[in-house]
Amino acid sequence: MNQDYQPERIEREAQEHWQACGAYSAQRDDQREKFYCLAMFPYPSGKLHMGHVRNYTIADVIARYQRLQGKNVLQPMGWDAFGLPAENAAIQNNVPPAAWTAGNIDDMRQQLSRLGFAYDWDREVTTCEPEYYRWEQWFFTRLMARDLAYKKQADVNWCETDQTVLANEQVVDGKCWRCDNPVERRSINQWFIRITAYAQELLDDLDQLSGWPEQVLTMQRNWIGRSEGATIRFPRRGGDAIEVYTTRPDTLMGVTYLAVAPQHPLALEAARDQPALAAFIDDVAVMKVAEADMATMEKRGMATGLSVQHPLTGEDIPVWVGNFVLMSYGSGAVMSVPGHDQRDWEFAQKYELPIIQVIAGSDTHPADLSVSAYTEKNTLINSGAYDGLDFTQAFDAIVADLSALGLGERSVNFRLRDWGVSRQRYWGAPIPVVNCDDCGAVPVPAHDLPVVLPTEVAFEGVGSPIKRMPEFYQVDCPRCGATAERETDTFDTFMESSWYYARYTAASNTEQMLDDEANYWLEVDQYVGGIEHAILHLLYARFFHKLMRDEGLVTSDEPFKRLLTQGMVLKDGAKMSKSKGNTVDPQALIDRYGADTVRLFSMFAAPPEQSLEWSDSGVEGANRFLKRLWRLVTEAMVRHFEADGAPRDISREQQDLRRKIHETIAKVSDDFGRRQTFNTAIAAIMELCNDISRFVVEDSHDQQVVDEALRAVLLMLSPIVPHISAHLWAELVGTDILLESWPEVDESALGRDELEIVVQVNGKVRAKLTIAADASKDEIESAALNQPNVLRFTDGLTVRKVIVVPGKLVNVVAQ
RNA sequence: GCGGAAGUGGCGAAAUUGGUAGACGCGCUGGAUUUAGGUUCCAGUGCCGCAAGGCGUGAGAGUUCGAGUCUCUCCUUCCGCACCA
Repeated sequence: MNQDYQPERIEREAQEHWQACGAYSAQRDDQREKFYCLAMFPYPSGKLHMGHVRNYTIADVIARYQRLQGKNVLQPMGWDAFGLPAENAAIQNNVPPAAWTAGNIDDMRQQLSRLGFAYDWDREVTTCEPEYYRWEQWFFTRLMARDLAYKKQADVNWCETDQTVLANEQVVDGKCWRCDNPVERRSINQWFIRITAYAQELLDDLDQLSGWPEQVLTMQRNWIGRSEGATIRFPRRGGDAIEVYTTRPDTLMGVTYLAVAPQHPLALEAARDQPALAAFIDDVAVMKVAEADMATMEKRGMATGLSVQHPLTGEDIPVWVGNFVLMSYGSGAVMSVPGHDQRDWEFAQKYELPIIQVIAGSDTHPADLSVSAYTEKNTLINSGAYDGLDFTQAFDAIVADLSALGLGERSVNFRLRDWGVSRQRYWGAPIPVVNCDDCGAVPVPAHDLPVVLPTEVAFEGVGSPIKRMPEFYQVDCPRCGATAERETDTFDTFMESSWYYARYTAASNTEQMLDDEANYWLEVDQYVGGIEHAILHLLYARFFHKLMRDEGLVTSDEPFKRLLTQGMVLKDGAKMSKSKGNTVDPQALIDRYGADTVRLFSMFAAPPEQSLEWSDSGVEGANRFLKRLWRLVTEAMVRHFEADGAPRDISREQQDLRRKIHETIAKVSDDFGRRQTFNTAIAAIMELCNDISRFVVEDSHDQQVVDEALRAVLLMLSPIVPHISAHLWAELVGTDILLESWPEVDESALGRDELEIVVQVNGKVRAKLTIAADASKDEIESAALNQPNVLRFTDGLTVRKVIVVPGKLVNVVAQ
């Protein structure tokens, strides 16, 4: 114990010890409270980046803290191993996606081990292995049986040159990233899961999630987007009525046109004898399917020459085709009220369509339709019998009249759309369906699962190789035995990440998807991951959990009790990424400073939910602190004072240090457990260390207090820097720190005789005053008023009021 | 475009319930140790000012004895938008 801090050696020793005693292997234990701590599993892209290090350090700190609280902790790790990057890498490096992925997993597993994360590796799951995705395939067949999975036409990005479907990411400025040709929409038949059947429950159950950040709950609520409005049918002479949904039926008398999607049957019908319209429809099909592009593109339209009738007045309403109306959302048609909807107003201005005001302006919000639409809710005008009604009255009256005519009714609408899970890609889990001419889409029977994805493939990049492999897709129909074709589409990779958290509880079960263990460990007590997953991944996982519940696989309603959404890692103000060339390789830092330094810096530089600005000198600072800690403990151990055994009054200095120790324990406990602000916890521990350094040790009593301080410091730091803490603890105390508990606050050490009170005059600090802790309000007030500087600043003024905040401050209001 | 965040010293940040703005760390300045560099230790460090004091939390208004914190308007940056994961 006379050496310098050598992180590489002590980290290796600590990790070998943990591995030898199976320290992090989790077993069911009904005597202790369980704690399931989970970080979002990584996509095995190659090497660990700083975002991973941050994510997994946060989760590991929480897991280790809970362990010190005496909980039975499960912290597993796995690999979200299917996805697009493996296909791209396969083309670039001429290596099959399976081999590329497996190599990356081995590298990244090694890197995670080097960081000392307390994982139960026995439960590792890898989603591209048939042992994993077979259960996903089986579960999908269960959803088919329950009519929760179905097929319908849906748009994809299509590159005509490459004859392939493109992901949104592969469309750059509306063009194919490989061949630069304009991308068009194409409608193909795809599998969907009915998430909309659970929309209301997904919305309602957000109220149970008190451990989630409010901003994530809000984003999910808005995404689900429940609205109450009306479905209204506009009859058409010699044809089917056109149905629309609106949240503003009160503006029905202001409708001046209808807009339908380019693929709407009415649009296609009109285009048959109108070449200009047909050309327009073709023209607007050249665009990406992403919503952001839809919302920001130029709104274009063309009249169809057809019209429908207003459901209440019978007046003719012209029908337009609009590139902003989507066939796949709702009914593919919208009613347009340019007087009271801004987008309709802009469209009407552009194409010189009539704008009618049917809602009155108010004093606070005057209406001027020559400038913009008036979108407030208010009293109706120009609406015949409905004039003078307010929003609610008009809504009710108009819906009642429509209903009497059979032309409409009150209805609830969700923005949420069903989940399209078909991908026309190779590197994913095969959809377990056989298409038979006679029987239709037939699920692959359980005893024939898994449908294994061939891994020995010639991968050319354009089109999926299994679509060219008859040995894969030529099969007999499982129902009638006739020659049939297997689905060659694969699942969206969100499928795998929607239930992996549950599979960790039964990772080695080859007979069932989940077993009893799921209900012991679930729900996940703490989930940690990037804010970028706030909507999609977390919503799909919540949905999948409810599907599993309704299949009888789990008993809980929600998968994740508490959620921590961590911020990004930035360098020079921008997200670290290969494309920006501003990445920092964590491995190089670990090699230079050790895992503990890297862990400490990631936790100290910013609170977990904020973005973290990278700083090389900040890493050195973290390393410097650990070196100082090392010296603090080793120096304390070489001092020897004979215990004289004589009872003695505690000195003022000892009392101050003990108060600091226990104030720090109280603060750090709150920061770890409730606030999850590890940066301020570390700052508080650093302050305590600074006090320990300054404390002069002269006898065994002093030594005892320092010993108490150092033990508290090592225990509190051990979740963050587990290796150095374990090493120094073993040297100082002689036991294994893993067997210890979180330190307790000694309330009796917290007392103070005197307090410092700030004295303000008119809100500005003019004096500070030290006064007995038990001084009365009157005593504090008179002491404050008699401070020389207070007298000076109130000279010539009248004291109007004195505000005394006990223990904190006095504000003298003088004029 | 829509939805959600964030903006505080030279830098990362702290201020938890409306009550001392800048804890802790980085950097910098001066000093000690060292052959030197590095390391380590001590002191200082928001801005202006000799000082007293004044000013200061993206901009502007408001509420309050008191606002980084609450309200309104605006600006900037970041995240998500359903086929990146």
